[in-house]
Amino acid sequence: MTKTTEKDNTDLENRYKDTIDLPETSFPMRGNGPVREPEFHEIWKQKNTYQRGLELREAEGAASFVLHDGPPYLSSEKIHIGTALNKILKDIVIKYKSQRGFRAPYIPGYDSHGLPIENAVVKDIKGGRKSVSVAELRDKCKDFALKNLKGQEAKFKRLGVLGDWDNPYITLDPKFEAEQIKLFGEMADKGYIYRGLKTVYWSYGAETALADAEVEYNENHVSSAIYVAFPITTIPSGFAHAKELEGAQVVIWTTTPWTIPGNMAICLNESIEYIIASDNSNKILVAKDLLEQVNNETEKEFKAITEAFTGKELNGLICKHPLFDRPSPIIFGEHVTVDAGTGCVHTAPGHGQEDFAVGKQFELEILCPVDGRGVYTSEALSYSFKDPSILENFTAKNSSLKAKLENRANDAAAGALQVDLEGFHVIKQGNDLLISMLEDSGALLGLKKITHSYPYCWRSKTPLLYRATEQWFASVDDFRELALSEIDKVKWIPERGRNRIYTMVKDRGDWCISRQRTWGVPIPAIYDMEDMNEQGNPNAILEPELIEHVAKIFAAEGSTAWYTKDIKDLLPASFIEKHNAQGSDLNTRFRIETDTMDVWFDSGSTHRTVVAARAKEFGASLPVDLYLEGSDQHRGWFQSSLLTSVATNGFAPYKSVLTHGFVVDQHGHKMSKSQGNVVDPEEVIKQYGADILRLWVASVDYSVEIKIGSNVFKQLSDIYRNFRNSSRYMLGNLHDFDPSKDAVAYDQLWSLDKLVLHRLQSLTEKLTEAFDNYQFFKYYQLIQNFCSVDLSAFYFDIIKDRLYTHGTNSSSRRSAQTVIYQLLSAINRFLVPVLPHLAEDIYSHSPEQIKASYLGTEFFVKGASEKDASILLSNWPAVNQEYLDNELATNWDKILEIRELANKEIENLRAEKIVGKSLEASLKIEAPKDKLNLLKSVETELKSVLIISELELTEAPELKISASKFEGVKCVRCWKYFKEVKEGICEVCESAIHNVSSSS
RNA sequence: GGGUCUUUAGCUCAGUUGGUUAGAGCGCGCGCUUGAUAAGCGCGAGGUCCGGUGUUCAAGUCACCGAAGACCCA
Repeated sequence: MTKTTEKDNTDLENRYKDTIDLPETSFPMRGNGPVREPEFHEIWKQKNTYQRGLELREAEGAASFVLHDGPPYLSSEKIHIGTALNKILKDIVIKYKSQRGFRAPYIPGYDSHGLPIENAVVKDIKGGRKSVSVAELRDKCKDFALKNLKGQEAKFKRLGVLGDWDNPYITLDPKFEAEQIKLFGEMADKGYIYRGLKTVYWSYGAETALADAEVEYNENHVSSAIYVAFPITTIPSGFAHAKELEGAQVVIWTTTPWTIPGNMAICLNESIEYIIASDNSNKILVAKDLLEQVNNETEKEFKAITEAFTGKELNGLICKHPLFDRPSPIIFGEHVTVDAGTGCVHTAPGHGQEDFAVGKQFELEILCPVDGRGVYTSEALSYSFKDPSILENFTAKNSSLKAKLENRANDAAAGALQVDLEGFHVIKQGNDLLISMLEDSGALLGLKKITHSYPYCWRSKTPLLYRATEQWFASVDDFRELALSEIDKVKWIPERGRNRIYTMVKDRGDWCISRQRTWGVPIPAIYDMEDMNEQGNPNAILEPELIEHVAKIFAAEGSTAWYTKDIKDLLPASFIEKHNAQGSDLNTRFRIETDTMDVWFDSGSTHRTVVAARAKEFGASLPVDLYLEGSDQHRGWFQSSLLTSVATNGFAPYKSVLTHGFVVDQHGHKMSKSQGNVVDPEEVIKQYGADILRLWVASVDYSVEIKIGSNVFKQLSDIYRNFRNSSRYMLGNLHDFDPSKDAVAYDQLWSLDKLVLHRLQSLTEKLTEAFDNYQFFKYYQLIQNFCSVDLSAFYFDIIKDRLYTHGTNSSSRRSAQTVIYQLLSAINRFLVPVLPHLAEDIYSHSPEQIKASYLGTEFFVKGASEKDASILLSNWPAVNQEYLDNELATNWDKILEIRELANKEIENLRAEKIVGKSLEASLKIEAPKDKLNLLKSVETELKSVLIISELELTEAPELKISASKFEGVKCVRCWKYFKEVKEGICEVCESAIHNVSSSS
């Protein structure tokens, strides 16, 4: 045995260094996404990759796959992490479908009208909204929206999302508005649009209806809570306690005395128990469980004079309004409880949501004698005081009421003081005035100030009123059944989405589509001031010729024209003729509807305004393949789109709908600025790059809520680096491999190499299935496992010896390179949908002869030239059946179980400091016959697979593996150990060097 | 308060019709290597399967009750 010193070894090693084939590549170890990703965007822009992709697919005769983008709202120039997730999911789908051979366009959209933008703009107007004209306000809103569009667009592009960024759709686009008006007209034409009453939150301070989101609750609002007695006029026949009921009064409780003029009924609950009680002077009817409370609050001593009976028995009872000469019948509703009050609920259908609903049910008059300023109208009637001193007591405490009354006194006749409610403000004077009237009439049983939470206007900080107002509705009833049956034809992913939207559509009421707002698409109706309806309001005209005419104007000038043009210029000639308006002053006779449409109508009409209108660009028409949005859109966009589409087309606008959950923090809690747990996508990109954010999207099961926190980025970065380094290894080891010359035929490959090809096919199958089912997290798990376990820790480790030392042109090296080539070609393309920047980086650093080998093959879409070449134009790898060999794979699985056991044995030696690297070890495997035969079938490859220097195989009844230090000398070139070496190297190396020198 | 869901290792995910000691990758710990080197390899330690009760020979899995959380309503 030759003894060598360390120095000798180093000298020898240097001698052979040049004969080793080490990896060579310019592909950097670190991605540096924050800096380098925008460079790829520039390349894709220059190559016009998006358009070229569509063109080449079209030339191929590809079918279209249309994912129709749901428009994000333009309230901010920043984007939320949830929006980023949504856009990335869409982009993953589109990139994958495109690779699968579809023509997959992406036309991004933006939602630009509506309240939040209007409010944000008004906030910055110095003199308030009334200091500017409608047109000016709308222009400001438009500028605001477009500014935010630019901001969001930049962020979306930065994510690596490819699409038609030069031609997005925007709901404020005149063409969009015109199409929307036409769609609305079509619904009107079919009789689905009507005008009806609805109670809304009303701010008298801002003189406008409020959306729920604008309501604030004041915890310290003080109300006058009153008990009011309603005299009974009609007692139902056959009622057991008819006698006791005679002369009795039904007692209600309310905290809004000003609503008494609107009282139309008293609501009881059929199943609650009531009783009649007396305090000698009066008899009252209240809920049994509330009698004690009524006594406490009114400081009276009513005692029950009957046993309890259910509300149901009172059916037919009628009372009289305490102030006016009109009936107030008993009706029934489930919303009546014994939690507070008297169990008998004052019902003013014009002043409350439940009252409105129950009022409609019992066909009560919806009386709302209050105008937009919060002032009683003439419908509020008048009352004559018997005892003026009662009123004086109140005016003494309420100066505003006093002033108002004194103003009136001049007009009032002397003697009995008749007070006309018209002109009094409901809050400032109405409450006190009504209480005094009730006291005067003897109906006031009790009065108490209470402090409770009450809705307020977020801007004017005044208490809100409920007001029944005329609104525009779409009659869902008319097409509900069709909508429901269409829901069942759609593929909902996940399936539970179907139930969610189905119940909502089934149970919803008609769709209120009007808003008392400025920033939106106007409802194209005209009021004829000479044609009044029963309530004394002008009738609205909504007819095809008018709508068509208006649509033309909007298409040319935008919808602000509605407010800036003279009425006469908005009306078509046919309209003037039809309504006999020749010669009349059109500007006086007609008035425009000033309400705008609910923004959900804007976005809900995109199947018409975008998909149908731009069918050529989509290469397909309705229904589209996919809508993909957050789960909140079951109520929002999915539903509004469904309703308008079913109403006009008769079918759903989508074939399938994919929903994702909401992004929450790492603990599963909702993100909020005050909690400080908000993850900003921009920050993530700045620190890690868009690919990491995209990898996060691919890593999670987005069908439920999605957790994110700073902790996950470390893990994602590690995985990303693993992909990167695996790719770098492949690129480096292919530097001299030309597949056209050096590829080894399949049957000449080493068995191990065939195994890896088999595994690659199996991976391809699974990845394809995962993507087809939109289960990206499976892709993430699979590809991660493959890269780190099958490649890095196994295959790549084993073949280093062949690649580096067997000689450049050796068949064993070329065999491994052939497989690496297949791996790289596939993995490069697998990465495209999720990590497009990394994929392009890998492609662009691929050796020239490798890149050349891709052109004109299945690798790219047909017709892609060198000039086009981008990994984004690649095809998804197909499964090569020739490479599938299940028997081979099963056999290797068994062999690799032995490899694991061997590793444990070697690890024991390592722990005892007997060996370092596994090449210093010798293995003895005793195995039963079947296993032994299996091992022997790959005996020539076995030492390399185990990465050891010596192996002994013997037959034994039981499997036994023992490891020991191999006593030999190290070949300074291949680092394996041998019994002897010549000139420091082994025989294999000797011949490898010989081949190199002879071939060069 | 109602509807639709979620909860398995530090993280991201598997866990078949109930059936041995609940799996994977990453991370973590220890070691090796220095020819993938701001890399690579080996081994190992991690779990009250959200909690409770029940059904069963047997429950992560089925039933009921509850907790926490998410979205949409009221």
